[in-house]
Amino acid sequence: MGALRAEVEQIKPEVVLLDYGLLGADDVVSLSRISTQTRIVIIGGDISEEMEWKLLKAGVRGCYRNDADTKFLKQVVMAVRDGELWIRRTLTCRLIDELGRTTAKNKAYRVSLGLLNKLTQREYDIAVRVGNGESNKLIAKACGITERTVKAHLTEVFQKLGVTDRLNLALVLSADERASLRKSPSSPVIGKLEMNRSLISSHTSL
Amino acid sequence: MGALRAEVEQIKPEVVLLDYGLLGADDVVSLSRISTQTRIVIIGGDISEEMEWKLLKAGVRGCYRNDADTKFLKQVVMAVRDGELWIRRTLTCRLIDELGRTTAKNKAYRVSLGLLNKLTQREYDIAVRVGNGESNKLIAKACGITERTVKAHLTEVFQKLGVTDRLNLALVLSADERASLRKSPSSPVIGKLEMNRSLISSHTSL
DNA sequence: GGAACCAGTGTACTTTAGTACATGATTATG
DNA sequence: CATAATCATGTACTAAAGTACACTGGTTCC
Repeated sequence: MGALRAEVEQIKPEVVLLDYGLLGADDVVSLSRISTQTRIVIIGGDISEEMEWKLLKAGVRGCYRNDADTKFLKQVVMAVRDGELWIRRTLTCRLIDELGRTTAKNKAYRVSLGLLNKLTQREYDIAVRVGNGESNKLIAKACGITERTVKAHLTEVFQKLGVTDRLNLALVLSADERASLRKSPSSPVIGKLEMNRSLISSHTSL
Repeated sequence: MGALRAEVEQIKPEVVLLDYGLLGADDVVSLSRISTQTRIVIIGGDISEEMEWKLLKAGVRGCYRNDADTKFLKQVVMAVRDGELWIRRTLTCRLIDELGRTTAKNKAYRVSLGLLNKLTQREYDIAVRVGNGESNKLIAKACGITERTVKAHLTEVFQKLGVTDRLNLALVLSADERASLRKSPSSPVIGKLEMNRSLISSHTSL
């Protein structure tokens, strides 16, 4: 791995292909320290989703499993060279999740509207924070309101969602999140949309 | 925006196109609350990189700048529908950067998962019940011990797992559940050429 | 036979959480 | 204009949750 890094630094290739089988566990972490100008693609047949996620986090730009098919491999390499990512589909969802989570600096999970549409905006904000494990005091400070007000909102939230305390609220939120994780993203049935202010069209109109 | 949300919730389209010009500043945040089953594509000519980044963080799956060219727009919509992202190239780098930044934090909670094994049998039982939303009194009754003892065990658990209260304990446990959930349903098969890969494209490549 | 660990309990105390009842301001909607 | 909804806050109170310090009894292991 050290030799590889030295070589990469000297040649500065646009893309480097690494065989997953020849990769040690510790090497994964080291990947991120390879030159930022070089994109890394891992090839190998048996990369698990978890491993691919780890690799992605370590700075790998693509994972290609069918190492026999050089035809597509070329396509992958060129895509990665052009700044794109080549990852398994399920990781795209994770990427977005992770991004949304770091956005609000709390773990602002994307929760499906189903259970929570009864909440007002304020109630929702506070509920999410509770779901993140924040205390009333902290929430109050973060929202610029009194702890008393936080409690007031929470009492409403408990009522609306049918729970007795903040822990069970958190469980509802995380259950909801899990539910949306399980959903397969491709249902072929699409409804027809009418024109509506900011809503322009769905792709059925194309 | 409220009307849009209501409509989206009812129809559950796979993809929704929103005109950037008709989007208010506050709406950006609200986007994340739209159903997770619906992918959002923003179209409009003058979306800045910063704004596109914000939109992405808010859950938008694609931004398309040339709103006149419906030919490529269709391509974009279909790509997003299939689970891909359509963002400008520079954002791909940001995505990777952001991901690397959060790695350390994730490692922290993985570590805490490893510490789960440090719990004694009794501590583990009680921790699980807490993660289930039960109160100390209930747990005490269920285990045939005093509420005081439950508290004693919990204090130990908090110490060992590095959390401050029962809610954060519950979060650690649910994180564990989620981790094992993600592993099982491995890669839904989609198409021939796709091979379960998701290409995150940059729209400058067209 | 201690040392180390686990389980259980007691008293006492501090801090959060949550509820009840009430008030005021703002905004939207019919 | 009136009514409703949302947001905010106050006082007061009850009930949990959590910590501190101390103590007993049972394994297990060197």
